Amino acid sequence: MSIKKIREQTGFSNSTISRVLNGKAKEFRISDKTTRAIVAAAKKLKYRPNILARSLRLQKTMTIGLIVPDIRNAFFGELSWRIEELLRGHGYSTILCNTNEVPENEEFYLKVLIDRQVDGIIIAPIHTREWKDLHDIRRGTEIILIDRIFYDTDIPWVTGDNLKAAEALTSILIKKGFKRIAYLGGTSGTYINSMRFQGYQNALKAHTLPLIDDIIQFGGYSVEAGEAMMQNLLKADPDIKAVMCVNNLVFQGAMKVVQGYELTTSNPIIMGAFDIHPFCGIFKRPLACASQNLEKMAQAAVSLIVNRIQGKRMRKTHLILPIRVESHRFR
Amino acid sequence: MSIKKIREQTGFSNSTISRVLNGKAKEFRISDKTTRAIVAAAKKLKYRPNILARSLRLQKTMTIGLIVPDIRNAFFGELSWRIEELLRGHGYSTILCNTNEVPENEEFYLKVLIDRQVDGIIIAPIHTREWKDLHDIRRGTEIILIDRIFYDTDIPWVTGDNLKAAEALTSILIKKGFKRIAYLGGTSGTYINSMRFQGYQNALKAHTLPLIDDIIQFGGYSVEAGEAMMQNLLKADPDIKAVMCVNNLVFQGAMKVVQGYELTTSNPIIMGAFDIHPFCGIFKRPLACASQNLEKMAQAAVSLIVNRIQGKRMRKTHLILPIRVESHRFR
DNA sequence: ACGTTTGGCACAATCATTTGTTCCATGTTA
DNA sequence: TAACATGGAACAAATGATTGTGCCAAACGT
Repeated sequence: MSIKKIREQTGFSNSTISRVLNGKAKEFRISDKTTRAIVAAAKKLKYRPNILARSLRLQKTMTIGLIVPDIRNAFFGELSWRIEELLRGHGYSTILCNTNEVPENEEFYLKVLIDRQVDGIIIAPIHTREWKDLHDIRRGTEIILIDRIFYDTDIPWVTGDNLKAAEALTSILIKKGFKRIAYLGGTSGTYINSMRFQGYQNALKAHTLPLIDDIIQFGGYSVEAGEAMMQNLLKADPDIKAVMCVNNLVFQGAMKVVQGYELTTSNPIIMGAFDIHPFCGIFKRPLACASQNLEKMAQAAVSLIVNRIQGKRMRKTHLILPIRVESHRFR
Repeated sequence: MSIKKIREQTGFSNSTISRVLNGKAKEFRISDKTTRAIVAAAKKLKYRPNILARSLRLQKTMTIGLIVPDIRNAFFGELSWRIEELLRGHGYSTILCNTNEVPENEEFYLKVLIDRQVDGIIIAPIHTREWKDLHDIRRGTEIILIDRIFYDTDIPWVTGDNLKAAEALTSILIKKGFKRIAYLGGTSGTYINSMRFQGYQNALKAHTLPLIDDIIQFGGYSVEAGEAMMQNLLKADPDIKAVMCVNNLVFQGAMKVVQGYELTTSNPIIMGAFDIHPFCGIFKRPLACASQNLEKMAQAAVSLIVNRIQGKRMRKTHLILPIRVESHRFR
């Protein structure tokens, strides 16, 4: 009971107080004297509006749900950081959800968020398509896909041009003269892995290089997966000289193995990977790197969701952002 | 209007429906027939309770605010990840807030969270003590400090034994035979920096080594700060052989410089730092590392806040967790 | 036959706002 | 003087769920 307190102090009605405190005094022609009295009382009583009651009445919570696989992954860490900051600028709070690549968690969180009546959800999904449950539980809530997207969906999304970037990244290694380029991939069937592997294949094809099954693996997106894949790879081909990693975590795992391996064999291995920009500065070794512009990606997602919530129809609701590809310390 | 829908379908009153749906049918001796009818109607209509209305009535939101400096910092990234996961297990959602080391952001977020009537706040504060505003804006909301704490406060907290860990870490370097050990510190006056620097000093004193001002710096907690401090250090003492870094970010910045420097001078520098465990696997070089147990820290914070919310008074409300100190690849 | 217990459920207040409608004075015009 | 406009603010409904109290009938006991 809080507007009530002001009512008891000033004698004015709920409606008048509410209007004054929401800056609608002029609009409802409330006298200056009244306005001043209410504002003074509010200040004296340290009045703070009850957000729950307001949200209940207004049918909006000024809250956005953010569902990512794992915030410990630096990629999603930075993405989440940017999204949270931008949303705050629009007056929204962010509820954070880590699915840990478990589809059941994703469904659980979607339900929770929608039950909480968030105004919108930004999600890097595990599901690879619009499963039917989604429409059952989503009740008018705005949803934006980020990074990982569905095809043939009306749900707006923003992602990077993974296909082209993977092709460019692979081409860098090819142009260095390598003919056997290993691919350490993520979970088979996922959007990111499909795109990047397709780009890898395209590059090989463009240079009339064969696809070699022995040096291609799809082990998942984690550091552990990267470690295991790299170990397998070295068993399959102890002489491998160039390796493409599907993401930063796989790269980290692979690097653990590679750095140890190089100490014993003096067989330098050159690596290419996505989103390993932080490592390019810290490792003094040749690296090829595809760096997504997370600032742009976050901006696009936030702008999409904020506009949709406000009911504005946007011209472009499906965005593919360019990815910068570059090499470091190549001789 | 949603219980209303069930009322229209079944003819039973709000209260009966609410009780059935909250599993209180037995307690209020509602007949099985009625119970079944209501449950069936709820299922048919895909009833979902309105969390806002419930929170308004119950005066609790099942929401916790988490305020950290920057989730991009792997330390807070993992900490946040663990806290979110544990809170979810208790039925809470987590609102994420990054202060970016700006005190005004901290005050802003505290207000926002309290206005949103979160049930509790877990915060790694920028402020170094209980400033008086805090009590004005906090209105009975439970607060737990994590990692960075205040002295002389009734607010519960959990942190690591930074003093002892810094001392042990420095001692490792001393026992390696180094007499000049640089200290690259965080923001002067902050809790973490004070503790760790004190530990560093204690170790020197215990081995009757002098404090050398030229090789001690307090530049802040970021990668950029680490880079700058390391560059300054190399100017001040091009022959430095052992460096202590106050945290993982400073370590990363320093490493950028060190790795380049070593290529040109073949002067190996040994590094010690806090919370660089992920790097210990990936760099094949000697490192001394103080690794905080984030699982324990997150568990403690969550257990503290959940219990406080439930009104339980705990035996220990101020926890100092041990920190594991170890060296990697030392000869 | 009359009072008491118990099963089974409805009523209405409450949580704190926002907002469409209404109402009552003045002041103005015909 | 009656009709009308306008300023200024109150009334009450609506947002959905929870819960203390109260009511009615049937069963039970004496």
